[in-house]
Amino acid sequence: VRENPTRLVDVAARAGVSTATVARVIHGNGRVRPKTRAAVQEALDETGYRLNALAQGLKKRRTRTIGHLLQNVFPNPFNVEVALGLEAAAKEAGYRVLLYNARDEPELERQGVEVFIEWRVDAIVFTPPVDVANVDVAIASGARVVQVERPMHDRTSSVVADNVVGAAEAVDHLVALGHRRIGFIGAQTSYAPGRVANVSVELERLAGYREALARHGLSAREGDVVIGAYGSRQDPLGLANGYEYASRIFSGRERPTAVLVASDLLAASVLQWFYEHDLRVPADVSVVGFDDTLAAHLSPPLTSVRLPMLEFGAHAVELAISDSPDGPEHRRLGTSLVVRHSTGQAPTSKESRS
Amino acid sequence: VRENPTRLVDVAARAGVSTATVARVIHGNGRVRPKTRAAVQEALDETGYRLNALAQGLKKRRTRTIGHLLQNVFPNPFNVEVALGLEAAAKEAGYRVLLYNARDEPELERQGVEVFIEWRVDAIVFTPPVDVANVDVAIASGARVVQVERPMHDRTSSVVADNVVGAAEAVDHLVALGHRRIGFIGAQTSYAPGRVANVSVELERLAGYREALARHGLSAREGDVVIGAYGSRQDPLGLANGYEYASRIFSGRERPTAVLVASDLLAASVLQWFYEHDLRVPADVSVVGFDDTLAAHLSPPLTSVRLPMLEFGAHAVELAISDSPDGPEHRRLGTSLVVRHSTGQAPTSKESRS
DNA sequence: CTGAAAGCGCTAACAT
DNA sequence: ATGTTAGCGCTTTCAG
Repeated sequence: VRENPTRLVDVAARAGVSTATVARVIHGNGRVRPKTRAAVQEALDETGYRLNALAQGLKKRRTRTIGHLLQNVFPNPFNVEVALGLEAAAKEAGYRVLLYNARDEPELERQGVEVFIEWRVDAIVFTPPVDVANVDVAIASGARVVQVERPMHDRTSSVVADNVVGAAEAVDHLVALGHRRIGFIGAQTSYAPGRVANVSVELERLAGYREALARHGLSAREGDVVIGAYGSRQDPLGLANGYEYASRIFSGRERPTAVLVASDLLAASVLQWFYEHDLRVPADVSVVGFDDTLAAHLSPPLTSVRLPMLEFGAHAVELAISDSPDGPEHRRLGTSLVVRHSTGQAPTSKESRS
Repeated sequence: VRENPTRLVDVAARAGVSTATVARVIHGNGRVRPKTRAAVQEALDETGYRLNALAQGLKKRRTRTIGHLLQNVFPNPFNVEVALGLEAAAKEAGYRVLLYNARDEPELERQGVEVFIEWRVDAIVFTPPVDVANVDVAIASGARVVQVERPMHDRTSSVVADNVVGAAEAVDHLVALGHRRIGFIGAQTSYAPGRVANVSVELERLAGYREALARHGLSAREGDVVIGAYGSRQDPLGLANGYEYASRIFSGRERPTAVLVASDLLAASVLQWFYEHDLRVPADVSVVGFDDTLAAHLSPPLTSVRLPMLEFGAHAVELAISDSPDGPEHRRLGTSLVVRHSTGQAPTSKESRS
């Protein structure tokens, strides 16, 4: 049983003024005589008064809180970073963040939205949405809604990355290093059939890859592209699969000299296959990842297409709290290629093979 | 401007009953005639009524909310997983989680505590605390307080890992594989001098390492142990340093055949040094990490001392919401060695060197 | 410049 | 079995 915290009336009594005056001092609005102000301030300090945000929210009908619904939070560091960026930006703007991890389950996502509504959050951010119906519920509640990374419809503001350009730049980089035969490894999520967005992030990356190859007068060979299916409950992101996908593309004598992998997570397991089969990176094969999450920690440090994850969060907050008079706003953020040690000149022959 | 959501009185009016009856239906307490219940339920459905948690919390003086203050959330996945475990367990128990990332800054941590108090959270969890003064503020607020991973005093409940035993088991594993000369690489955080806990997690791991060596009749050579300092703002966890530490220990001809590294993050950069200098793992040198965060993604997949991170969160929730009549409770969780491919038989001679 | 007071939406004790 | 009602602590309009 906790003792009752000090209330406004307690402070008022102590300072010999009314609650209205104390409120004016706390919020720095309205005119208060310096003398009175000082007295109130003293009472405030002595009592260690803390505003009751519940009462305030009830009265003002605004909570300065953002509900952040996120998916797949582990093991993919991507969404985690978005969450951090969002939290930082929200803090900056004087907002709090209520987090709810929906783990890609539409049902959990619905519960999350309901909790947020009950707490009367000012805005709800989906990173990303799983079931479009839940987005509609959020909208209907009157909260501002933002969809991040993979919007399911355009009735709310959204912020996405330019995956096509990002992938294309990675290919440009490899081509500039002399690579002519470049593979692609990606995987698609498919959790809730029929409810998932029809355009996946990975397919956009594949499109950028093809586009860039074409631009350079190259094209992907049939067998050099693997789009696997992300996986089981155990291994929801199918990260172990990169190992197998690599073996499909790189087992033969004739093989690409480079590969673009649609996420660092997948790239990590691709590197494991190379390590085990004694293919040196980048001497024998160059590798580019995507997301720049694990990249810096891998051996060798991975060249990766960086997504501005913290900025995702910052933009989401902006969109969530600005009272834009005009409709929803859609923002597309650029990526940047971070060159590390996993990419190098294409081998001129096979002499580098041990 | 959002329209007013339906209130209890609206539902009551629609169903032709009082608010008390509606409340009874919602909460399933008190007796209500089936017929009345049905009418109320219908009104509830038609209006899409949502409880106002602010009003409820104001009245009940409980919010069923846990404030979770965490540090260092990136790039160390450890705390993130604790946060996930905590969130999951809280959800299970019908609690929400308010997150605040204090980034190891005492000042931010203080702000976080204040926000939590304003929101009248029922409990505050520190993962881990940075400034003991903030823990005291939290306690003074009347909230239940739990310290995770590195408690700064024992006036609150806490949950920690058995780092000593964990490190010792790792050494046992290496010794069983024939290793006799085993190095240790660790690093200490030191952000807020004078305020930080005096016993760091890494030092406990070092102690376990020494203890186990001694038990096997071995001892650490002077030059085989490196305790670096975690770093700069840029690189707060000093992860890049593992690369340099490895070079210190492994550059000479005479070197250990195995190394225990006090975190996966650090181990990742140790592996980078080995990769670059063509030392094969585990043929030339065995490596054991700690935390089991990045371990599965590295090349080769790293043997690592797993901390039960999700359970940390679950225990924190238990301690946070149980109304224990007796004082604070301190829980120490066991670790488990996850053997992957970075550890193997000690090389019998140097023939494996390329 | 300051105070009085209505009410935000819900709960729970008490009355019927 | 159901209704009435007094607050929970704050904000804010309106009076003075």
